[in-house]
Amino acid sequence: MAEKVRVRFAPSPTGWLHLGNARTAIFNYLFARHHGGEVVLRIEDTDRERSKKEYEEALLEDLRWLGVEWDEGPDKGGPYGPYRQSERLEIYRKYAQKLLESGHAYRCFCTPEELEAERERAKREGRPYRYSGKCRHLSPEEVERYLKEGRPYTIRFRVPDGRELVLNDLVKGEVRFNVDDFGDFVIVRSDGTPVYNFVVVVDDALMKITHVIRGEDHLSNTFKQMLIYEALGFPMPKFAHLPIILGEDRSKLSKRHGAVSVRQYRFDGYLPEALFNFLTLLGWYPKDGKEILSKEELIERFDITDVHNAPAVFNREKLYWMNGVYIREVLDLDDLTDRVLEYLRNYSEHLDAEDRKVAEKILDFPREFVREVVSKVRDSFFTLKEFPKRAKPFFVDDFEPSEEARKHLQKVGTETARKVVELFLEKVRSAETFGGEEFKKLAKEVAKELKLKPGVVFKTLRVALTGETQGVALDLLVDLIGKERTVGRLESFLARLK
RNA sequence: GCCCCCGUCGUCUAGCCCGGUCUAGGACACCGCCCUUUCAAGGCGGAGAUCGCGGGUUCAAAUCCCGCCGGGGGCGCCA
Repeated sequence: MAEKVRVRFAPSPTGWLHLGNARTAIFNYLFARHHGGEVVLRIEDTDRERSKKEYEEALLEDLRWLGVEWDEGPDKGGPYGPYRQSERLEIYRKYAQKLLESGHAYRCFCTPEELEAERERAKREGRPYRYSGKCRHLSPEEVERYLKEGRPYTIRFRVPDGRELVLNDLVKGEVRFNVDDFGDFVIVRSDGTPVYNFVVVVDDALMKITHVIRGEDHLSNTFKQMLIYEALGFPMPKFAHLPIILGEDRSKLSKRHGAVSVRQYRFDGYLPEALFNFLTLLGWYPKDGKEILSKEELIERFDITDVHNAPAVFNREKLYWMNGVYIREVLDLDDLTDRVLEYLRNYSEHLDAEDRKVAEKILDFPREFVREVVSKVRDSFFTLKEFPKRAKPFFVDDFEPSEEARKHLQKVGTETARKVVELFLEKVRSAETFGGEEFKKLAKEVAKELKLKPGVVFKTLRVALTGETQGVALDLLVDLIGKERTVGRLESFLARLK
């Protein structure tokens, strides 16, 4: 690979960044960086019907959030711009003209109705549809006349007969295809806008793309593009077609399968590093089997020829687990704290009403305190979204006991519960210092004096202190909230018992 | 319908190119035990794959060859 590697990621701004596209972007990025190459971001907005400006913004934002970087693009420019296809129309027009002049393409005056009829006939006769090539042999005079009449026309590429093309795909290997299997295809629409198969070639060639890495759904189309490369005399890039991502039912991952956009995972409290890492493992695997890898480690290990060629099913469970690994093991405490705070500040609308209230409380506390809480509970939440639930006891002093908590009280008996809490409260009050260690000691004393099992005492205190029957270790909790708040909670518990 | 791609535990996959070291390895999920004031995390262990099926080549096949089946994708004036 003597020349500098240049890859591109070319999304259409028709919606939020899809997981499949995100993975394609990641693989492009990893490949380029591994080879010290460059990444180009190009917006494919030639479909004016569906393309929306706000989606383009969203796309860039999602990509940045994920951690995919690019060197040239609509936002930062570069030597081969513009990077938005809608701004390159003049260029395409020029190359279409070139193709027309060299005879590789011709004008087609067939109306949509005529084409529809052709399609119908093919279907009826049970043969695959292919454009008949009706306009292929129009005489220059006829063309002239139609043009004068102002008839709308498309420009079609003249597909040579009987050519077998061989593609050496970096992941699929050798793929052969006979171009007779498709008819002369449209490269410029009747409204003058160019079509995908044509513009990708022009753009990739002009932008000096050396490796085209994209989804497998483009495999068949690659042969059309190879024809255009030839006709225009452009050097052929290398191709790599990634297997697509499937949903649990083994059909192409789509909205039916639930959350499929990067944005949605962000709202759900996922970390970009975890998503990035996870997506990387869909169709590729590091040789040493190490699954939790930083971007740098990924760049170092990534090899496009090792990409698996069977489609992969998106396993949400494993992503969830991996996000947990990043929360409890990968990020350092300060970083994690900032992420939690940032999520609570900006995405609380995605929390349920109860958690939102907790979130507001949390934001009232000093960062230092939140940081301490995070360090105590990071082992028990898997997404940022779950933080309020796990951390609630540290922040909320007035709470309603849960169903389970009430049941526990019933089981132990109100009187016993009262005794436990009263005795404990008394001991806390008279204690000179009170923290996690003292908590354990005093609770055990209570158990001994009341002849109760330690488990019963702890659970009762948990109910009194948090209104729940499970959660963080109580010594960690009281250690942080301190004597005053502990006493306060016990008092209101007693008051509530009456 | 035609063309193309694919097929190892439920899922992600290692191994396949260079047949034996594979009684097929790892991870998620699952089950059990341990730790423990509970949940979670963690530690240890377990179950789970006749390598899609059938034939062939070979002393030997997940690995090579052929056929079949199954799944997916593409066949547009979408990208």
